Amino acid sequence: MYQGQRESLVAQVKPDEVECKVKSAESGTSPPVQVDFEDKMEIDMNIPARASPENNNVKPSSSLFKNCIGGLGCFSGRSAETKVEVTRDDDDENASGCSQDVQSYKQQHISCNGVQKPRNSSSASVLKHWRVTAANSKVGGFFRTDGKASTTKATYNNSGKSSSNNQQKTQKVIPFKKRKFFACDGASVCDDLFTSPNKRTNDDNSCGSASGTSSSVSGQHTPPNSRDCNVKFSIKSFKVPELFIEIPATATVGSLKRTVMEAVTAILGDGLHVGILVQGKKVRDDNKTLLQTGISQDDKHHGLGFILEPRQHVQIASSSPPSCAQTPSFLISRSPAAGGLSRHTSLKLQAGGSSGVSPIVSTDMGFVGRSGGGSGDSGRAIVPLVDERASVPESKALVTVPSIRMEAMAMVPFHRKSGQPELGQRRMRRPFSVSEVEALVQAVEKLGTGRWRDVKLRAFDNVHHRTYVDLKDKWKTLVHTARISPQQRRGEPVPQELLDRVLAAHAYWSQQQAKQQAKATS
DNA sequence: GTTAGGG
DNA sequence: CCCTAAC
Repeated sequence: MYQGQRESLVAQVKPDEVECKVKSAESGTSPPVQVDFEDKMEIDMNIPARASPENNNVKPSSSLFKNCIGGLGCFSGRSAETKVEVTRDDDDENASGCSQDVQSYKQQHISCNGVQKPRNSSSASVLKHWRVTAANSKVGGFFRTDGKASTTKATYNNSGKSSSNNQQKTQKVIPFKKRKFFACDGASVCDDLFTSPNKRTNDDNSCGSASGTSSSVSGQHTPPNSRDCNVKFSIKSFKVPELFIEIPATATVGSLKRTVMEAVTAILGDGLHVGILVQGKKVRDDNKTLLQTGISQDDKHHGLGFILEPRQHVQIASSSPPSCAQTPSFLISRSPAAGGLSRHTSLKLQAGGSSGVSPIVSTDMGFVGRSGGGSGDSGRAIVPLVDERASVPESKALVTVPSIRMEAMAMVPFHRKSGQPELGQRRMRRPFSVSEVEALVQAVEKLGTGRWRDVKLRAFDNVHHRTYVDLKDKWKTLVHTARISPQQRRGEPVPQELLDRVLAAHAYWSQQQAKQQAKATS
């Protein structure tokens, strides 16, 4: 207990909540607000026509997407129509990159309502509802284990220091950096695995659902004999799955922006992959070339579309009700504090674990280049979740073992238990989000710096990719970050307020530790 | 299994 | 993030 601790936290997500629904334009139900945050995004992708359809731009597009949304503005109220231009380009540039930083946090306050709107359309139709709850003007708005939203007000000694004007810089667009495959350290295994010259990291997108987002092709100019020509895609915009955001009316606009930003980032960073539609039909075979798929054909309007889909691998308890399986979601809140989720609270992610609510819920597992596998915690049923409605209407299976496993097996030469990381495989880098930092700081403030297991249990109990060692390491880097000048800091900017709390908590607990030692010595 | 600290 | 000594 020390000054900085906030023992009594205030829940204030109730009465004055403002709901902002964001839906893709295809939705039948009209959302209160529609968003088009990618109106101007263009992605020029030069892909050899022989490249596999889904090989080509899974990552770059999302990377770009992610980068573009860095400057998320405000709602425009227009529908987010996706436009894709396909043009010919002689460049032989490999547009594909490696694994982008995958922001993979799963926040408790982001959850999925899973409202579905079955449609006949062969293309995207199912909408995903993202629920984001921001307490007060905080970015994170984490819930404590007592289920209350936390209001954070630093009340440390150096309270005179006002450092909350970080909103401007937090909008910084982090440039995409080409990185090596973590999963393939020291070897070009990945390149061998994938037939395309284009690198990719996802192997889980061959059997996704057609849902949520879609794109349209605005034009194409491809010569008849385009064997060796590249197809240039210019994606004007992507539609995003529905976002369901809950935020107090007293929250600031900046807070709203950040909240949306975080939700979108979460979606794009980890929750989605890109699917490709040709004439309304989903292209599943990643190994097909564009030529084979017809993308590089001359016919002008073959109906090429890119869709953003949820990852089909959702970690759910095997006992999950069917409604869960039908829900093309991957973020499910267990928080009772997340009001309005009564219809969906049956979606229990974890079979085991504590009954308490923890601030961050994670469902993904994350090793680069693989779609399955939990890191850390074991013994949970991991059921791949597939929505095959669009492309395989005859499939009535709610939970199916996707056929992608075939492909995956073809690509992964070793027999490994799907779900277990390759031995010696380095874990994917997962930068801590501000929200995660917030949760960490809060937990450390309460528990101290020497009880990382408790910190983990308290704040990251359901985030399986964050081990207590990770948290300890993160704290280490946070302390370091807080001590260096802002100019020297890299990555997603951590609000100064948080860093101040880090220093304060660190100082306090260091002092406590010293006292303890002194006592033990004497 | 956890903690702590260097790599 | 990884590795590992120390507990």
